[in-house]
Amino acid sequence: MTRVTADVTFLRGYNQALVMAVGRTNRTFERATVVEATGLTPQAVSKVIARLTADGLIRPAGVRRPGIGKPAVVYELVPDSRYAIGAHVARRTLRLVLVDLAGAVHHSAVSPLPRDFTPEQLLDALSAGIDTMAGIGDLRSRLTGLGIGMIGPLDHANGLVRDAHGLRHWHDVPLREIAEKHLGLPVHLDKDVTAGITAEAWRHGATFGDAALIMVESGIGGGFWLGGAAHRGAHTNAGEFGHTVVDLTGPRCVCGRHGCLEIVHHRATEAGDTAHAARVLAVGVVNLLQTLDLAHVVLAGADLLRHPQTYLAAVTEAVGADARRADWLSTTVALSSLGADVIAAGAAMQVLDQHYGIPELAHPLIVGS
Amino acid sequence: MTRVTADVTFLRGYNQALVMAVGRTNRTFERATVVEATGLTPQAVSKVIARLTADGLIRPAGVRRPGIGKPAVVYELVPDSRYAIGAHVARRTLRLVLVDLAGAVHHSAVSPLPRDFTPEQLLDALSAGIDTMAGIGDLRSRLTGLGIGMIGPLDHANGLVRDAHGLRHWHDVPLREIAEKHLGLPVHLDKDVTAGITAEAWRHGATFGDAALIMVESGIGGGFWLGGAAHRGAHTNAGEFGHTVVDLTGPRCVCGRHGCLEIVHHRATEAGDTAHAARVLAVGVVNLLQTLDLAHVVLAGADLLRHPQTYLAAVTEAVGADARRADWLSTTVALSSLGADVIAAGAAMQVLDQHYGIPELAHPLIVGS
DNA sequence: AAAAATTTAGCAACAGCGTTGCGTAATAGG
DNA sequence: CCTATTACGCAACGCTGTTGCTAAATTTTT
Repeated sequence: MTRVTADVTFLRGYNQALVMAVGRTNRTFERATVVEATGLTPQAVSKVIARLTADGLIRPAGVRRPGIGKPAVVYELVPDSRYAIGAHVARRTLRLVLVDLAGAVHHSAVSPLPRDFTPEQLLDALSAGIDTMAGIGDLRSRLTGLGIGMIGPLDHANGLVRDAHGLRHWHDVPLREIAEKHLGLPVHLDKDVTAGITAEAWRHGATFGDAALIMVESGIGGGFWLGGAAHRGAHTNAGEFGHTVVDLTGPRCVCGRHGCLEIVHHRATEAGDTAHAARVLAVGVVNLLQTLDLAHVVLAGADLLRHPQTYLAAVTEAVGADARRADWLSTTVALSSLGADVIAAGAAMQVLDQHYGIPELAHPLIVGS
Repeated sequence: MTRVTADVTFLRGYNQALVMAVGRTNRTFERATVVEATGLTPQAVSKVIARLTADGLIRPAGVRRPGIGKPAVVYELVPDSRYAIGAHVARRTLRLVLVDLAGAVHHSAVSPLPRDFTPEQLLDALSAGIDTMAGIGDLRSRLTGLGIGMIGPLDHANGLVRDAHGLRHWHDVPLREIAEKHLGLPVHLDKDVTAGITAEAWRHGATFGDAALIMVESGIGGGFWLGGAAHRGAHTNAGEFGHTVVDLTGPRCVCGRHGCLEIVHHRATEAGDTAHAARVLAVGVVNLLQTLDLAHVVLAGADLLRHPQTYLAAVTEAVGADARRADWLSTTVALSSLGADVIAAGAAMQVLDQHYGIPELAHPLIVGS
């Protein structure tokens, strides 16, 4: 994952990850493709390709005849060489997906969770679900780990659920630790929306710019992808986008403030005016664009996906009206291509990303004098 | 600055920058300090220190007797070994500051700019101001470059002023290029608020977490420091925080939307109700915290600094009221320690950061298939 | 059919990084 | 004066990507 010291083994991992990124983004590739994309010398790429091939992560897939000269060897990622399981833990349901190294979702399953479920009950449900999925093609040995996307607040760095909203038995539960022990798998814990935006970013490859995932589903949340990485904030609490005030004189929200986006949106929905609700959400989205200048907005969440076109139209219109001021201010608006799987799939991809993604150098905490 | 290929020379620059970060954050340091902070071996640190000493960036500063054993050599940064000049270009004024390698502001000077000044007029003013400052101690040879913090919109990557707000002669001006030619110095161009938050981050060192600089000065803007780097957004247009809607039924703003933070705040100020204006700003700040989960909020800008305590109190109170929900949600609120110099000083520090800061590995743009 | 041109692939030697092993210098305490 | 302790750095090493060059595979030309 993150490391501080920069030694030659970092170079190895970094450049290896670059090649994997090429493989994930392109169906096939060859040595020259990687050379152009990375700026490495052909010889260096050869060495990396040899290592990856030996590990079974990529494989030759024919040759390309360039017209004249020796044909180039074409490579491809081996999607089924590694898998990860992603879990989306919601208040009443557990969704599990199986994702391969290429980011494709192979299986998806939803099971109910007991009302006010305990950590133990969740672990049992996870355990059963994983056994079923991992048994499908005997891919236990190729399983990289389990990613959990969950409602917060939680502490991503320490794998701790601080206080899951609306669940009584979840105060300071060291979920990552106990899940790793219980399941015998590496576990990665993150906020649902953060996992979701990771899914979008991973599928789009390294060209994916700053982006937000807007989730409307028992509350309104936002997941952010900024500067090539997920943005979690200082306490893993970024994304409480639904609790930003858009109407100073609006109704009081559960959070105590007045006129939060969430309560205003909720009132419109209750009144049956989906179009108005969508326009309210769109105002919030444009607020985000003004603040963060995003390249992509992705819409998701069960409540939103009940009226996908209404929301898509309202947000697209609002974004367009605002960007009209300048032609260079382009922002794409789209519905999540993964639908309801987006959180679980993203959680799985976070696990794969830890192993095969581009490593970050964590700046050390410089000691004060 | 940013580079793609990760070869051994990257390691050299990276670890060297880590040592510089230690030197900038601590008044003095020794080999063991760096070892602890970076995880490098003592031998590796010795090599880096030898290089930096040869370059004159650090120097020995006595010894520390550990009681028993050979005394440790104490080092310190040589602040006057390198300088950078920072410029804050506003609508009517040009502020120039001289900043040394340690981040200290040595000289600060404000000069008026002609109404609706042209690029040529700005260049002349810059040229004159730089000559004066660089002549002070004959530090031309130690001058790293010029940083310009300016109102947007602009294109940071290409050093282009797209359309400076309220200035007629500034459409698609390649300011970085023409300034480099005219001044014979490396030039770095960035949005004012982004430069400002860089100043705060640089002075606080690597432990500075996610943060925002709130500027109230002929408009309301926000500069963001996220994940250890300045956040500029997809089109260098992040920070238009004043144009986020906080009152759906509010007055129409110049931007075309209704109830923007800026217009609501402006109305309160016009009415002479500074306390109310401060509370409106505070609502916007809490909106940012909900969205981004920041560790620090820094307040600045001429209009705000006319009533510093009023704003500081209002924002602190609002942030505290919101964070009351959870003890782990801590956010510091402070006035900028650099006062009116914050933008210019930050622009200068961006130049120093390009040379002596921790380098980022720019992920290559993976070619589509 | 043979030779030339072209493109790809990889072996071998190399430079530069941090690491490891170990010897040396400088101090305090016995 | 000797020893324990701490700091420092030379030398050899392993690993990275790079450079120089040879070999292989194919099309085009003779």
